[in-house]
Amino acid sequence: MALSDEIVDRLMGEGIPSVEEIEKKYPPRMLSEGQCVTRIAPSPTGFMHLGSVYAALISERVAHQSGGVFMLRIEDTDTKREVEGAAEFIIKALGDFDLKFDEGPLNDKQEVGSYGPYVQSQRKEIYQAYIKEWLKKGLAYPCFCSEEEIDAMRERQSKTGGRPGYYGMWAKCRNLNEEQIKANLDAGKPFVIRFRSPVKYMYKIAIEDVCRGKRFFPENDLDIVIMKSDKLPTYHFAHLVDDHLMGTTHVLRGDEWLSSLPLHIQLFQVMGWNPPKYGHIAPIQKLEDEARRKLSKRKDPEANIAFYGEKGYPKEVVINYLMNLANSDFEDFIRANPDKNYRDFEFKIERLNNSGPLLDFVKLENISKEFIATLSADELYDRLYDWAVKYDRNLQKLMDEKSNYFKQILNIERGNCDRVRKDYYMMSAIYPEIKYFFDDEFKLTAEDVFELLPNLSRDDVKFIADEYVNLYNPADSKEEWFAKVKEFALANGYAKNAKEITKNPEMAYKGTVSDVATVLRVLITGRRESPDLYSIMQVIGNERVISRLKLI
RNA sequence: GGUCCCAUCGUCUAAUGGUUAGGACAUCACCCUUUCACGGUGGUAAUAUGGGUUCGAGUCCCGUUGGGAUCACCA
Repeated sequence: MALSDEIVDRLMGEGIPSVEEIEKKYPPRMLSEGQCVTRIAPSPTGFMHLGSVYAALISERVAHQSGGVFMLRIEDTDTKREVEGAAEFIIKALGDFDLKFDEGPLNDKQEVGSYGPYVQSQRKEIYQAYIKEWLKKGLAYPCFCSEEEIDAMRERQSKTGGRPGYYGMWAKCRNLNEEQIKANLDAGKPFVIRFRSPVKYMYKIAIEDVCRGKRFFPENDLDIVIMKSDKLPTYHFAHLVDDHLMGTTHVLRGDEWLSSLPLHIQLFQVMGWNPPKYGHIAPIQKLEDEARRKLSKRKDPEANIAFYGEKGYPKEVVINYLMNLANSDFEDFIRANPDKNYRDFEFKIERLNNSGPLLDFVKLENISKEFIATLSADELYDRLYDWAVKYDRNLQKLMDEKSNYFKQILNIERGNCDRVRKDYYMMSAIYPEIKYFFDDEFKLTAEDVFELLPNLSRDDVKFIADEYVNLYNPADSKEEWFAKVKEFALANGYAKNAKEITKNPEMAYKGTVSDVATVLRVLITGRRESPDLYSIMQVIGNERVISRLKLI
């Protein structure tokens, strides 16, 4: 069923370079033993899935760990789904996570690497050259079936219990002769190009998956579409040509591709090309109503990588979490080597899990708390500032005005302290936690204070506030301050601790030292819980302390 | 429904066919504590199920069940 040059030119147009010319421009890569060439190939839909970053991280590690090449290729052959500026968004997202690709587009004009272009829409002629070649060799054929005809076919297939698809006796256009093709063309019918699957009887074939080992699949007998009616290739064909020309050694991609693996292997075989090694990564899942499902772009905001930026999770945290999902011994490595990062860790693709891991925010938050606790106040300030610039202009302004004050706040129980607090896990949660340091945000009424202190009488609360103002000396050391509060409490009818109260019921204690401290805490912070009160008072300043104590 | 993938604590996972089935997060208890955190010690908690192979099975084989993916002119 080889087609003549004339009809192929009519189908595909003229002036397309020959495959020989193309092959010459893409010499095989000079790789030494073990060097891997990987790529990620997202489509620019204006959305970067967490799973894409996961796959990118794995691909990047496999390439760079072997001293190989990591590429970015933009798969924009679906013009319907394409979103303006989405490629830049992908490039930026990879940059945000320090996932550096060696070859690929840098922006809409420039790219690095000599196996480009790395944007599929710019490779249209390359695909078309191969399509022409296939048509001439009879490896592919034009199909004039309309959408309605295909739908009707599928319906009949499902009714009769048959397997849906364009194959065997259902492949109506498979054996059109040149006269028939010409007649369709003359009638102005739109067409697609289909691959002519060489399979007549389906045998099980063994395929080696890098992640899963040897697996068995039925051979592909579907005449799948390789070029759409807009003359752009489908994924199956584009990836075949690109990964061949670009010298990809390992295709590490989402699990959803596993079922088309026999097709892809077949495509390479038909061309006589060496297929890359394939590895399929199980999708990240989430729990909804006790049921697991793949993280959904539409339903789950956390599927979008932008979510993590907006919330202000440090980039290292997201990467560490994903690395931990990929190889769970990573966390042991980081614990043993706190100064190293994921690039120092030996990632093992065969240790990748084969079921879909569940996205666990509690674990992510734990990793984040641990990570943020390693930051100095200055480092945390810088990160918070960078986040505020993007997501919270009011906070940015406030930080500009009071940068020193901010640093002191962030330094509480962080600098000069053995055990750092671990209560921040994302930038967006920091300011709400420290609002009370700012007078504009501090709106506490006397009534609020009494409500927060239900176990003391109003008179007692007022007495503590009134007397303590005179006692307070900002020059006191922490020990002196501490001793003073204690002494004051004991002298005014409060017990040392709860045990004391139960031990001596006849004393009729009003409460404990802790209760007295809580009165001060509530007056100064508006809360019953806070970080170390002495540090807060030092940072907040004498003037504020006095005025807040005088509220009631 | 067809095809394919997967199955160890709640979660992520470790265990050359021989371990008391280990670790981390979460959880619980206790300790530390002037609150909340932090920190310390300890505990609860798993091989989906039925067969087989084997002296011995989480591990190998078959079935069942359950979960997932996929069946486009989307990638």
